[in-house]
Parts: sequence; structure tokens; C-alpha cells
Amino acid sequence: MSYEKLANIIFKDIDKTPEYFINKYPKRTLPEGAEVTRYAPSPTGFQHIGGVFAALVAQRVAALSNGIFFLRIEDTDQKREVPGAILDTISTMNKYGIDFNEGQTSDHDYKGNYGPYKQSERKEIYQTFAKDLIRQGKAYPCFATPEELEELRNWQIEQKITPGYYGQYAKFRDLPVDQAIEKIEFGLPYIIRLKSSNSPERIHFTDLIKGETSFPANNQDVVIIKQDGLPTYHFAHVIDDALMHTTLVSRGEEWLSSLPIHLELFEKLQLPQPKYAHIPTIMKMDGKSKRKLSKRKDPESAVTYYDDEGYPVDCVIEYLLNLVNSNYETWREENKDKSYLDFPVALNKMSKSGALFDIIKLDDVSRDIISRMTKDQVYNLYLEWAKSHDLEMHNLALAKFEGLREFFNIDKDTPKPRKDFAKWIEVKPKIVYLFNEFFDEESDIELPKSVSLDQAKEIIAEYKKVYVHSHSSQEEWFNHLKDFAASIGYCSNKKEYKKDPEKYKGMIQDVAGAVRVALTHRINTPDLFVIMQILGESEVLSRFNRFINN
RNA sequence: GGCCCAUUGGUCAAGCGGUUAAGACACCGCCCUUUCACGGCGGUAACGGGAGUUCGAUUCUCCCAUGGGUCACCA
Repeated sequence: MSYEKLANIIFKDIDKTPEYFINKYPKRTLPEGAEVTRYAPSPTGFQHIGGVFAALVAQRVAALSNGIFFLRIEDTDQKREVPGAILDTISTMNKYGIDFNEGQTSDHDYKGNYGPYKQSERKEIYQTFAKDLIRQGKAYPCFATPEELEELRNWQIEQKITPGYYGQYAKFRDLPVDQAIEKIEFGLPYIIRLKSSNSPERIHFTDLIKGETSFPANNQDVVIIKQDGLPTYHFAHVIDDALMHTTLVSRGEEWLSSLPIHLELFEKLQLPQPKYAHIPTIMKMDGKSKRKLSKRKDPESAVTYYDDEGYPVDCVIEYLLNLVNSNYETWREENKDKSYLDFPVALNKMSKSGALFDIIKLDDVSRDIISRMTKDQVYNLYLEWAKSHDLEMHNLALAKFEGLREFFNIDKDTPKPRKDFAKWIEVKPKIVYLFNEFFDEESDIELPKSVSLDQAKEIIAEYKKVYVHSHSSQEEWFNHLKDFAASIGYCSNKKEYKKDPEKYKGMIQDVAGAVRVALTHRINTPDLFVIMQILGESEVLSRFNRFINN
């Protein structure tokens, strides 16, 4: 048969058959209902939060079903490849608690029995299948130059015809085999295209997230092997996911429109087709309209942003889970002590439209989670973050080990813990007054609305005289402060004050406010008693003096 | 432009033919309180538009509008 000859000329080095690879990668033996999923990024740059989102979904689905989750590197476009991106992908995923059962483990190594897990190393496999397609007349070499294609496209658009290489516009689709061979032997460059059946039928399809949908069958003679011998995404996807026995492909919804191509490819290659879940794109508000999170414009699209800001990884994950299934919050409320790993992710409960990434909501989720951590967890996580993002604070935090832990412990053991921090970058401005290094440099002094600076100084001048550092409890200290407040004409009881405001200079909170401002320059800090204990008696008195004389 | 997907308050979203249309975040107010917080209670605020189907549509169908995606030898 002449197609046979063509196939042998094009892929003269390919001596295997599709059966060889099909037999080489038998189906895994897995428990009933186990899903095999994957994360398949191309190593083209920094990690996108959408990537973590997609990987998280796939990983959860596999883990929850006792299946397999693997990493495949889609590096068929060698021009766009960025050195180091593979390792960066792996370490980012690991950092976010996303581990792979199989797949690429470094630039050149992988684990698992279905490898290689890097497409550039699977060239022989793709070519074997492509050769088989040519042999069957289901694919053909195309000699059209990029310029020619461009011209065709422009003309089609001008004529208001669907652009593309298909049907009557596919110039080399029906080129006689001997002429094709002639061109090849002459040395003309070419690529391999699928000879689409061009079926007039509509295809009905069920997506696990989007539900029922239908579209016209593919009619494009898409490129399957590029001039460099590597496959296009479409061809590689179909072969890899079949050979790797992926049961469920979860990927961004931008792939939905090329699904007809993939479906035809599965059919032509006679390979088993997986289930699909097309994940909505994470969007962002831009003025009045939504748009995709952009690498260019949005710093928060990069995973490194969350690290730089100091969001604990668990907080980011829990927020993302919130976007995956909106009943996550309810579940979390009912299962406070469980790990997010126990949450039953359900693809059919996922929103069909793109969610807006809401940093404010992230902050809330994060604050809540941090508030439930122990003082040691908070301290250690902060220290770890500061080590790589704020060395000065890291060293101070180390030096003030006990003090800082006490500070983080304020109200920790109560049923209603404080929610001071959403991310570690917020810690510094809220604690720097503990350190003279920063405190003395501050020029801004906040004041409670009902107290003037002079009034505050007056209060402190008096308080300094009676200040006792050695109170054994917060309660004792505050009682003392109340007595003091009364002695200088401030009311210590709110109700009485309201009855007759004229009788008093102010209220107890004005006095406490003055003390707070003198010690911290802030009107908003955690419990003063603990802060004073951390500062120590001499520093407290010194700050009182500095405040009065300033 | 063709094809596909989507459309409930500012945001995330429940709802799947009959509801006073949940809840969370944000915002506002009140309360609690020994300072700061936390917390509690309450409030403002929504079914894109138009035709059908139906006794009855946020829910079903169609059309339109809007938003998004996609139409590469990129993934």
C-alpha cells in the first residue's frame, strides 16, 4: 500500500508499533472508583495561582478516591522553555502540600512506570502513533509554508469564511502519495496533519463541571507533528493521557473549545477517552468588568506573591478550596479540627463560571486560621517567613524570643482569640513598638479621638508617679488603673459616666488610651498589661518620660 | 466574525416549579466589654432583558444583551 511507503519514508527510524506502547503501559490495578489525574504544566515561567488551583483540584480528586496523581511536563515548545521552571513547579507544588505519586521529579528524572513524564522525551512514542496514522491514510504531510497559511487565513477572513486549514482549503490533504514522496525527497520542509473526517454531526458531551454540552465535530486538519518532530499539545495530550491511563482530565476551561479535536483524535487513534472536567478560570475585577488574572498586570497572579506577603500556605489552600466548592465554609465551620485534606471535593458542585479572586476574603480566611494557631506555630511560621523576607525582623524576633511568643499568645487560649494578622507582612507594623530600634524612629503618634496630646501627657505625668510594675495579674493592674483614673477625675464606670458626663474629665478608656499611646504610639494594640511585662519596668517608665518630654 | 461557556446583592455563593430568595466577606448601626480586640444582634443590598411553557417561574424552552474563552508548526 502506498501510504505504507509514505509512512516509512517520513518516519524511517521508527520501528515500533502502537501496540508495542499500548502493551508496555498496562492499566494500573487500583481500587474501585479510583481516579487517575494529573497536573500537566508547560515549563514556561513562574507559577500562576491558577496552576495551584488546578493542581489542587486534580490532586484532591485523586487522593479522595485512593487514585493516582501525577506530574507531566509539557515541554513540546522548546522556544518558550524557561530553565529551572520544572524544579520551580515541583517545589512550589510541594510547598502547597501538593505531592505527586508519579511523574517528573527533576529536570531529567521521574518516578512511576508510565514514563517518561516529560513530553520532549516521548518523541518516539508520538512518532510511532503518527506513523501509524499516516499508514492508515488518517494523517498526511503538509508542505504549506507559514506565509502561505497566513495568506489563506487572511483571505478566508476577508471572505467571511471560517479560517483554518480544512476541507477544500487543505491544499495538501489529497496530494497523491507519490507527489508527496517526491517533495519530501526533494527536501521540502513539512509537518504532519490529521486528515479530519469533517463529520457534519454534532457531538454531545458531558463535562464533569460544565455538564451537558454539544458542538460541531472537528473539521480542522490540525497539525499533530511539528516541523521539529515534536507533537502539538493536542496530539501529545491524547496519546499521553491514554498511555498513562488518566481517567479524569481536569484542565482550564480554555481547553473546552479544542475538545472536538481531542475527541476526533481519540477516535482515529482508537485510544480510550478519559472523563473531562474543565475548570473555570480565576478572574479578577478590573474596573467594571471581570477578566482573567493576568501575569502582566496582577502581582497576585504569581504564587510568589503569597509567599512575599506572608500568607501561610494552608490559608491560601483553604481559600482556594472555598472557590472549588462553596460549601467548604460550612464544612469548615462544622469540622473545625479536621484537616482540609478531609474535605470531600465535589466537581459537580463547582461553580460553572469563573470566580473572582477576592483578596479581602482571603485575608478573612487567613486571619481566622492564624487566630486558631498556637503561639508557637505563629512564632515559628513568622520566624521562618521573616528569615527570607525581613532579616532585620527575623533577628529581632530571635533576640526577643520569649517576649514575642508572649505577645502572640495574648488572648490565645480564650474561645474568642484575637484576629490580628492575615499575613506575616502585617506583623511588623503591629509589633515594632516592642523594639526600641523602631519605636524611637517613629514620628507619628496616634491619639484616641477624645484625648488631646496635652491631655495625654498630663495623664501620663500623673500615672508615672503611681505606676506599679509588679502587679501579679492583668486584673490587678487594671483595678489599679481604674483607681488612678478616678483619682484624677476620670470615670471608671461607663454607665455612671453616661448619666452625668459633666462630672468627669473623661472615661477610663481615655486614661488607658493615653497609656497605650505613650507606650506604643498606637491606639490599637493588644492587652497593655502583657505589653508592659514584655517591655519591662525601666523601659515602661522611660517611655513615659520620653512621652511627656517630647 | 464563527463556535463554545457563563449570567442570583459590591464579592464568593445556596437554590434545582410554589421560599419572607440562605449563608460568608465587605460596609453601616447597636450591644457586650476593664483598655485593644474578639464576639453577639440588626441593617443596606440580588434573580441581565424580552417572549413563551405552566395555575404558578430565579428555577424549563427560545431570542436578545452583557461578560468570558477559542479559532497557531503556544500550551
